[in-house]
Amino acid sequence: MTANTPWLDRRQLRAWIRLRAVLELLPGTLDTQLRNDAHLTEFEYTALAMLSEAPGRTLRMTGLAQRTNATLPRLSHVVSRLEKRGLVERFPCPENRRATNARLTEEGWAKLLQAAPGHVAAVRRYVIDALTDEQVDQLAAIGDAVLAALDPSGQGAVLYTHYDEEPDPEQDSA
Amino acid sequence: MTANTPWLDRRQLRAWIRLRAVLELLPGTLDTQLRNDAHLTEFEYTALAMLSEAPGRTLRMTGLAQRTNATLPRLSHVVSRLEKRGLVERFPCPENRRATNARLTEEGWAKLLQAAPGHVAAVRRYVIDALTDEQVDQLAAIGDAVLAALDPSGQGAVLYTHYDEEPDPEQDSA
DNA sequence: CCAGCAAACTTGTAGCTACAACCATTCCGG
DNA sequence: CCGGAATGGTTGTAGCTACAAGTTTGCTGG
Repeated sequence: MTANTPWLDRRQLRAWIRLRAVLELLPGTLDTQLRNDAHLTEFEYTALAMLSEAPGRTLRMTGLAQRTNATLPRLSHVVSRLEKRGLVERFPCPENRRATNARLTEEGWAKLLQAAPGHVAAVRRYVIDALTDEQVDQLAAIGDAVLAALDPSGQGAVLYTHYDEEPDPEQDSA
Repeated sequence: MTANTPWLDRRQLRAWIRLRAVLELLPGTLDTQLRNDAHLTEFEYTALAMLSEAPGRTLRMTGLAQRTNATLPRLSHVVSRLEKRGLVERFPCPENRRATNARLTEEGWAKLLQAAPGHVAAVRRYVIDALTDEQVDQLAAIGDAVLAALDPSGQGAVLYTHYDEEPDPEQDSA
């Protein structure tokens, strides 16, 4: 364990232990709440939410994958299941025949409305309300730094900046 | 989306979006590195590491589950697989015949030694070295707050305090 | 001393994700 | 205008986790 690699000192280890615990415990807790309340995973919820904010409640699979931090295969499977449940519909993109659009159905919109309050309450309870206002800002900055290290090219920058500005209907990408 | 539930304001939403992205991207990245380098998941690595620090390199399943933030069924499956690979061995606890001990084998110790440098380097690269010293401490405090909200009873307190003090061989619980 | 409950697991199975392979379009250079 | 390479997706499958159920051992009150 004490190799010639720079090990973590006590303070760094403390932080890492905490982060790993949060990584392990928080997603499951949020998934459980959401599944009991609305039979949705947090990932499915996020996908529906991202569609709901898009113009025409429609996004191309690639765009939705970016906004949800998912790989395309994963998203494809998830959308297939959501489609079977009638919450989303897929149709070919008119402008690019190899692309597919996903659109939120009325039923999907209703499901999102039903699920949102409980989910927001859970996020508040376990994260936002557990922190001071200062810590909330610190968390955002720490997240920025980690994400920059994970993805130096800034591919996901669409997402990370999306909530820094007023929504702009013309920010469709190439 | 704008129900009678207190929604998140812009700054809170920023922080939450970042955290969700980290939750989604960081575990997979660490798993990938570790699997390519040592054919281990981060969870398996952590389990081996916790055993390596225990007296006699041995822990009861329940104790190991607490230290790894895992449920018992999950841990049982994982240890079964590690046992098949010869990295861990299970044997009945002498003092309590319904309990099971898990002990790190020599092979498991060797595997851990081989895997550790690369894993620590990854943790540094994506988290520790991406942050300022101040942010590292902020992260620890934020983690504390979120974990307290997730588990008000402080069941996992063994883990959370474990790295605040010098190791004490007599901290075995009831 | 024994009935019932709790503790400490193990096992079975359904569901989700990662990875790899595959297919259909589109783009681009010669 | 045509032969790759790149883009945008779907599908198949192995592996891991969650949940539920079952088993054995230990504890506690009457």
